[in-house]
Amino acid sequence: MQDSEISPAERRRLRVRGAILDAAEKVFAEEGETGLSIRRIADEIDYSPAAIYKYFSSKDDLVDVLKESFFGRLLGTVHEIIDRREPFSARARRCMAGYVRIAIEKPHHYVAAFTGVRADDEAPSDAQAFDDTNKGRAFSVLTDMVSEGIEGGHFRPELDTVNTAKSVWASIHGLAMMIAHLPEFPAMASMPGGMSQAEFIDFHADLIIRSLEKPSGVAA
Amino acid sequence: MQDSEISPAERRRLRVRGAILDAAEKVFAEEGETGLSIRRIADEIDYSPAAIYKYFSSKDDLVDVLKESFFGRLLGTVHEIIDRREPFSARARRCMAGYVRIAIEKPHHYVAAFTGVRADDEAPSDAQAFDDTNKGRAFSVLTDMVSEGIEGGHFRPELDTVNTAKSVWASIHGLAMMIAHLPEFPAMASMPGGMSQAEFIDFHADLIIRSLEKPSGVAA
DNA sequence: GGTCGAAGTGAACGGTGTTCACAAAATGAA
DNA sequence: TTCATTTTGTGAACACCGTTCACTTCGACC
Repeated sequence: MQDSEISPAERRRLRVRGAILDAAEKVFAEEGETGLSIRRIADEIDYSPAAIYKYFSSKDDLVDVLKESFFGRLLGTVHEIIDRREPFSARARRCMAGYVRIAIEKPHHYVAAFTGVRADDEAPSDAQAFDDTNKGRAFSVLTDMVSEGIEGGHFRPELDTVNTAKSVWASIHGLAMMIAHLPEFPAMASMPGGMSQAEFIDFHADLIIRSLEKPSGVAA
Repeated sequence: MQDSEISPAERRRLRVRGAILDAAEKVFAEEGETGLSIRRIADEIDYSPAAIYKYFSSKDDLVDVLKESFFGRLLGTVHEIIDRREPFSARARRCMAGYVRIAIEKPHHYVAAFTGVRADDEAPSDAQAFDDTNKGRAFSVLTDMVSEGIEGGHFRPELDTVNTAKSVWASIHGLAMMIAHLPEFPAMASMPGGMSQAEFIDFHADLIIRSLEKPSGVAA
């Protein structure tokens, strides 16, 4: 890993590429994928629109990089949480709640990261390729957590790890999506208990965990 | 409600409007919102693009009608299920699983119905306006189900109805979204148990219900 | 100094949603 | 019926979009 390998030209190229991504990131965070245009990025960094294509093969390509790096940051934060020295259940709850919190901090990113409707023609997608994705890595964090819960005696032993992890992910993902792009969702419970958004996220995480726990609170 | 109120002119207008919607529906189901264009619709029904604007104020307006009617059909099916004479738990499971099944039958519709990222400027949205939506009605079906479960002694009595319903909806919604637009999701569990998609949906619904049930299976 | 590839550009192509002045047709009143 | 008014439909245009391509400019290397 000696950086003397990097020539000035390459450094310059990386800098311009970075500038493009920074500009794109800024617009994307504020206005989402529809508000982001090649011409807008070009304006922002004083280049011509065509120049962008020397660095990215298409707008989709560029946006993919944005999504992937966002999910990388999300993954990093979840990792931080889950690596703490804490009782299992506290970590599990914090991990789920943290995922939602970060997801809704940049709703455009999160929604976009999931919003390409499955094209029917494309194959069920290579499992190996998925594992190399930040999304795939996020999922494996989840499976690890579930299997730890099962082996640690917190969760019901008859649960299948992978399917359970999928279900948990779906539930968490659902909450993130709801908050991120259903305007009415946060306000829907204003009348009775007056639960804050943060409290509700914890409530949701608790319900998920409870669905996995043994009927009685006996841990090994 | 006498239809003699409707003049021939109005009938004609409704027919053209219907033709526009039908054409739009067809394209939308196959190619989603990106594949749908005003010019494409106009071609399909042999009108000029500008003519569409005599019937809909914008493309968004038109698409909103499409989404709303899709959600109406989804709501209808859920109603059918939940109105059956069956034990509560069976209805609850079938209701959730049915929701997911219909949602993923038309992935483009379902995703689009939820995919406008919340604009920060718009108010937390009028609760009354939401209740008049098919989405709002779907949610009230859910709250009814939850409160029936609580009052019937199937669910834990300390649960708050509205917040619980929100959590349940989020979990179901999450699964529908995952299947609808994460290509890798269905294949992710191929290795071990070999669970089919239908089985997995039931599995997910069961987990949700379990999170609400009393620790021991005692029903009043 | 000359060469060669990379970086950057302006103009264009085909596409989009939308508007607007205008023509045609249907409607209602005299 | 005739005339005026409203509704329905149109073609051309505007401003935007992603993308391509011939072209110039520039930096590095022999």
